[in-house]
Amino acid sequence: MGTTQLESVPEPKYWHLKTVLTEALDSEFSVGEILPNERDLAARFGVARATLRQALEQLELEGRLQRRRGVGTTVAPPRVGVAVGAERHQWPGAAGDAWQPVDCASAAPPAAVADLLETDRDEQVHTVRRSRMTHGQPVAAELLYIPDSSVPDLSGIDSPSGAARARAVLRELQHLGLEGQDQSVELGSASAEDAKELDRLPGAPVLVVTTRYYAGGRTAAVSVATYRADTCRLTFGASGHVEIHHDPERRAS
Amino acid sequence: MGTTQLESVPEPKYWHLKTVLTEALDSEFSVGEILPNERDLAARFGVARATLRQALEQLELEGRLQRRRGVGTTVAPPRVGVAVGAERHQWPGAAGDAWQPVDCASAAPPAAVADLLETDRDEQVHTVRRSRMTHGQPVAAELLYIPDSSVPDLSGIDSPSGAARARAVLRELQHLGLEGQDQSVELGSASAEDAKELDRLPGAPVLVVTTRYYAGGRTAAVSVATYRADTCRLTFGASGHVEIHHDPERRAS
DNA sequence: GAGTGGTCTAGACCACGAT
DNA sequence: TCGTGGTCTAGACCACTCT
Repeated sequence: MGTTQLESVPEPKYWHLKTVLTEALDSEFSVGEILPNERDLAARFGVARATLRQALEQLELEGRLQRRRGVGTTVAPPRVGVAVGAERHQWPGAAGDAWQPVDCASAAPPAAVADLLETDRDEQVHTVRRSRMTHGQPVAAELLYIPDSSVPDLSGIDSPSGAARARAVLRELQHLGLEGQDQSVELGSASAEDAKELDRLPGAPVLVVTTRYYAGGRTAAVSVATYRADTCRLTFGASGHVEIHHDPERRAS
Repeated sequence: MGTTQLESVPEPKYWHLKTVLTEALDSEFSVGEILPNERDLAARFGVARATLRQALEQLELEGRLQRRRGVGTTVAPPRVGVAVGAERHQWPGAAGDAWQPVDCASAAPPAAVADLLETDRDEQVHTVRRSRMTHGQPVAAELLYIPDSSVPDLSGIDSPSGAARARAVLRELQHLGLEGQDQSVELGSASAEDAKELDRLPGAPVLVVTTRYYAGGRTAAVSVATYRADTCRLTFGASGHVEIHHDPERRAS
């Protein structure tokens, strides 16, 4: 059998489509431009709409496209870098952090969070909702879990629930001595509530950043922040170095 | 109109399916168990196979399931935490790091990397491939880009290409004084090469960790590491705190 | 060869945003 | 009301792994 078997591994159509579209995006389209609709594109490439959508989905996952129901598909701007790793460690709610308190309630946290806090599964903790904006767009939604033991003096405060109470809880937190923190990042999909806050559909891919705050030899608070995976690049602090990324003198892209 | 409009927002079928399956996984299945095949599952729930697959895809994205062609769908173990943030900064290839050199070549890096390195777009740099294993499974594939100027004494070494040369390049790197590093994490999809190394299909979701290494007042090396998003949770160093995660005395889950 | 997940088709209807 | 992307269907065939 002298047959050389090139192409014995035929590339899936949607994969090839993705390559072609990527090149087209690089050369023929500019940020914000809207693409032809899915039915036209599918016809142009001679594939079923579902196949085209498989390619578009991946491109959206990679942050190259943005699709909105009722509107169309547009070329996405480059991902924005959002600082996540704290160079100098500080409590959430400290002066100048990027978050805005939205609401506050008392509730039993998810089991995974209760384990981290070393509280009982059904023990209620302060649950603060915050949101983070960049360039006018929401980029992240956070749930902060704070056991009563971390803010003992709060009982004297009778703020109504809502943003005011959220601020009161955060203010109390600052009185604790922060000893350290650690973080983890994993892929998840947006819950219905997070999706609404992030202006995405439920199930949209998100980067879940879990932060443990240590004080008094234990875990004093836990934050679970979900970042839009399509638009965000999480940056972890330049260790002893200045950030030279957005210097207007260089970078002409 | 006094009609209360509950259920005016009908949940998509695949979303409901996902919820049902999640609960079933939590209560009725154990890690490693194989699920019924997709055709049977779809029939059991009274939906088309494509709809069921949409639910399974999300569950796989969330690390709850693992699907392998020709084999079946199994219940995935909890994600493994892999340390990414360096508590003490050190060059790649330093004693005791988690990576294994695979290969080395000279090539022009992607434009984005060339920008970080501040080299010309077509300048060739040493390109070292490494892979990272955990518990016998591949979790990450890395490409390390090192300009000639960062390893000036390498010319005296005539290692053949391959793992031996990769080790030689890394050895030379250690002579430079490391001044700092910064990292970023974003969502991507596996290239054909990465996919093979990670034992996944091309396009599989990955967490892309880009690390810049600073020495001599400039970027001396850039690493682009792709981690399997389905199986990995990236952890960023406990700042001044011991890791108490896998203490066998506690945690009976 | 049997059975699995992966790809693909050609339709249909729905929810949403703009007009 | 119209056009968009989102959901869903009922098939078909392919690539892969196991036996």
